[in-house]
Amino acid sequence: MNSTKEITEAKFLKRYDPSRYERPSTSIDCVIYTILEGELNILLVKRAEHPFKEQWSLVGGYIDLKLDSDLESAAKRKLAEKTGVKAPYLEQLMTIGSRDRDPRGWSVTVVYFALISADSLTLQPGRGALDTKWVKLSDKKATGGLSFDHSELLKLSTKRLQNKVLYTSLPLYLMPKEFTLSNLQRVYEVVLGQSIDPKSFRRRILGAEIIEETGRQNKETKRHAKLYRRIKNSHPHYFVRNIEGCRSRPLNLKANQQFLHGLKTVHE
Amino acid sequence: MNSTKEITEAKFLKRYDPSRYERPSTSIDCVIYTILEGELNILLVKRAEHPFKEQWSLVGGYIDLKLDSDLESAAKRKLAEKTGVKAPYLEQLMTIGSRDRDPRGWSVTVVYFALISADSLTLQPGRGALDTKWVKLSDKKATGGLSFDHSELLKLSTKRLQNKVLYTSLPLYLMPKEFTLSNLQRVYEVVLGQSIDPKSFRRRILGAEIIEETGRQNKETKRHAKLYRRIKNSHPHYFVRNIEGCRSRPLNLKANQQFLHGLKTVHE
DNA sequence: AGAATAGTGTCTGTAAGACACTATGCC
DNA sequence: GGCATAGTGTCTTACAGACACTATTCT
Repeated sequence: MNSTKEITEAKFLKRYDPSRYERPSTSIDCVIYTILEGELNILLVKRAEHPFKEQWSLVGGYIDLKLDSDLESAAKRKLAEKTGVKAPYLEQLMTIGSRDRDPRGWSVTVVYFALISADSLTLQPGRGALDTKWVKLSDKKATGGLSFDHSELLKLSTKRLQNKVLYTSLPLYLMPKEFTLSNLQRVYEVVLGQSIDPKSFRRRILGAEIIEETGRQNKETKRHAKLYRRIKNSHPHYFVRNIEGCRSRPLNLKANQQFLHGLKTVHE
Repeated sequence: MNSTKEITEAKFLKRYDPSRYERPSTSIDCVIYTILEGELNILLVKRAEHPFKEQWSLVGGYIDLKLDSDLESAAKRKLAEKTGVKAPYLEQLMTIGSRDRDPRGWSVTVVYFALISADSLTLQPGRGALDTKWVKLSDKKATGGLSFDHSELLKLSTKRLQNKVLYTSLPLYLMPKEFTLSNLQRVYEVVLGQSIDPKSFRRRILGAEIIEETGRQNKETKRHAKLYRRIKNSHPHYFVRNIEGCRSRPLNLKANQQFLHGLKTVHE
């Protein structure tokens, strides 16, 4: 096929020089969602180094060829470094790569999205970052001017999340250990930005066998509500139809605000 | 933050040395599907070089930092080099990366899947490959022992395709320019490996406004059937419900074989 | 009592599955 | 006529939306 002398694969590998061809840089970015104060929030870090020094960006960074054995463990490492959380819901979203998304040259980033419950959080200052903060998705000023193409990644990620929530039980991963059906419904509504008929919602969730009663009640509201938990080790559930959405009912923002207190006080 | 003197971003970039940190290699792989002889086929190439020299693998290779401006154009380039086709359906599937998937070291591959119609094909011998062939997915011997982790990627890709076909119009991209509803139904059935009730199928497809009559007929079958074409520039259609599948009817493999002739003879 | 929240009864609407049926064209 | 294939009529089923209703607990 070509003019070099025939060699064995073992010899080829021994002589292989990885620096001979130019490679793009390859990094991981995580869009980490949680519910705070009844709204969907994401985690940002302030960059300690150039480029985009001191600007806010998604949680991420280079793969460490020594530390990370595969992409997912690299993502988990980034996540753990910033949130101190072990095993939330983590899904690979997409991979973006181009010549100009990073001023340092051709760059590829594998984007993950993570869902974690606010009650399991411990923020850590972490390496390579000056600071870490949660921002509401509705805060356009905070989510707008991120470094690299992160504002765009965030938008795509959120659209994907919203779409997936129409036919899955993903919001369960945003919930604390115990929650009421109304709590869960509000999280669905917050993520989707639309209200859902409570009867339909209950039918859907209770029919799927993805949560179970704890036997306890949330006594924070007027009428006490049953507390549920996610069934252990359950995979996300895929419903056969989409939520089509209430044609009438407006979103009740006040109820979502209240949810803050619900979340904070349910488990002491 | 650290001990180096404060510098501007411009200075930082000027001094930036991309070879300072070790990077994983980053490549593209494409799972290219088409319908041949009434079955789902994928394109394989025989590797010309080490590693896995002379073994079969998916279409793929390294990103060319000079030629490719982004990931998708890299995928399109690979595709065009092997099939001679311009603009089929191309979707990013997932990205796999680990320390040991390539004997040369830490390696990342971005996997795309492509759907093309058999009538638009022109196979090209192409660079870096000794040979190119279509193999049936049912041919376990051919799809089983691919180089790297390609057999596994193929399985994942096919599962994803099958799942997506349950709620989309993707099989349209496997069809020739003109086709009958029965042809289309057979392609759905071949991809899914299950039969579909013809009445439901027609309701579904005709209700979605994704195809239009050409005014012509396929005269190859006993009773002539209307020929349709995909509506121009149409995006894939997302149905609100999944195909749940016929509980009774078995898959008619004979009809699928016949489809070969249908496809070959419809347009001369 | 009255407000607020949890939770239900039951009707309608939509799209899929079942399956027997009719229609057309070749031999 | 007989077969094969295209295409339909119409009943059932599953599950979402609409919306008025009841239930519980606090003040």
